[in-house]
Amino acid sequence: MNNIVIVDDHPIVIEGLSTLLQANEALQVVATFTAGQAFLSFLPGAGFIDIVLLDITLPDISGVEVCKQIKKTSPETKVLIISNHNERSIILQMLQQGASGYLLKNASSEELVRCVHDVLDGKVAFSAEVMAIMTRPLQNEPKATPHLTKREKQVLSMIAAGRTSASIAEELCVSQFTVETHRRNLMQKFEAGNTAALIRMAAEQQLL
Amino acid sequence: MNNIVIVDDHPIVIEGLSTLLQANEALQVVATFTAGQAFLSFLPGAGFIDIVLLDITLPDISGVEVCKQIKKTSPETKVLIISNHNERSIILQMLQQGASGYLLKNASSEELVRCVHDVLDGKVAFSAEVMAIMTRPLQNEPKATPHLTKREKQVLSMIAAGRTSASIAEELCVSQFTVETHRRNLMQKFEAGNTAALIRMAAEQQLL
DNA sequence: CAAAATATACTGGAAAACCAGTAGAAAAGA
DNA sequence: TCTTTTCTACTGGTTTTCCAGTATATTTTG
Repeated sequence: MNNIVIVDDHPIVIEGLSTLLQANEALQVVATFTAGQAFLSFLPGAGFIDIVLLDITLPDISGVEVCKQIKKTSPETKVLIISNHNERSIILQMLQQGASGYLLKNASSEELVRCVHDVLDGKVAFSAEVMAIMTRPLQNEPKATPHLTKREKQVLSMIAAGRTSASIAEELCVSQFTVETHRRNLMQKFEAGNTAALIRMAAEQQLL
Repeated sequence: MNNIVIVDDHPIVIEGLSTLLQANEALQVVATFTAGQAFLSFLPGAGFIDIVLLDITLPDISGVEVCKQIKKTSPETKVLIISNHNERSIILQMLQQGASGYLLKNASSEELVRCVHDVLDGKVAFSAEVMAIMTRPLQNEPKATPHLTKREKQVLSMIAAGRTSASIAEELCVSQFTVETHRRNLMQKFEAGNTAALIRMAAEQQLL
């Protein structure tokens, strides 16, 4: 009997997952959470958990962080990501944090159950669509979400709000040259040729 | 006994919704679809449908269009939107197309059932979070997603891809002045002061 | 404490965007 | 067929971004 925990901010999704999995005698949903922190508080006192079905977008902390903490606290617990994010960079980031599987929320019931079993069997599992994303040729994609410093995030946010470099400099009490250097660094990190591409990519990676 | 149809691109969500609603004796899920066109083909030959639970993001056509067609074909059929989109402009657009209710996918089971009943009773129903969005003071929000011409959409997409006006002009076989005029019109429609704000807003409204 | 990372700031210049206006042709709609 | 909308293109100019480099100070990390 495999113990399953579900962490997703959508109660309807939790309901759907529970219903699908409970139909399988070998699987038992032992707890569900709609927030990451509540789950992390639950984790140390929990019995053994075979697998966690984990969303990335949670209301309090990121699924990335939750995955990291799961792997730190219970290395044998498998993590299967179920998300709406279909960017290769995010998929790779989750795998790097120790997730054993990834599927999109539009996956079929059969795919879900297959992935759960594959992950429990010690394999890495993807739904068909994620497999297609992972295998298509790389084309102008950043390899991963770039690491941004605190100041860079601040400047990026203000750029996206439509502010000019002069206006940002005034508010942050720095020189316009400083802001221009931050912009340049941001463009290099995202491999963007201009501000439009920068903002689009940042939006795609949920950084705004 | 109320007949319900569910249209959502996520099978897991369909499963969750079905499970929650079937527990209510007055409600019966008579059909489910993961694509808009399949549902629209089904609609004319269907018996009476009291309410359709409809997502906005579908793989083939937009939930906006589906809603419009439902209201044209079966004006008495109620539409309750269940979506991840929390922008006021999108909510208003759905209401304008005849939807009677709107809730986000993070709504609780109780809220879902309450909204279904309220809509069946002839009321307009929102989940608490949507209600909060609808009642908060307007702040720098475009009133609705602006109407874009075919050419404007094309230019917007190319701007977002990082192209310069000169490069766009070359590919579209028009003058750079023409592209600049399109940019200006786009900025006016979105009430954006520069390209960064334009692209951010377009991304927010799922236009990219 | 040293190394690395981050933040800051400047030069000199070119490229691109933004501005506010004007105006005609073509396509679409009533 | 007329009106409206969309697309096209230009003027003359200012503002802003982008470029490639250099360099120092501060903070963080090992």
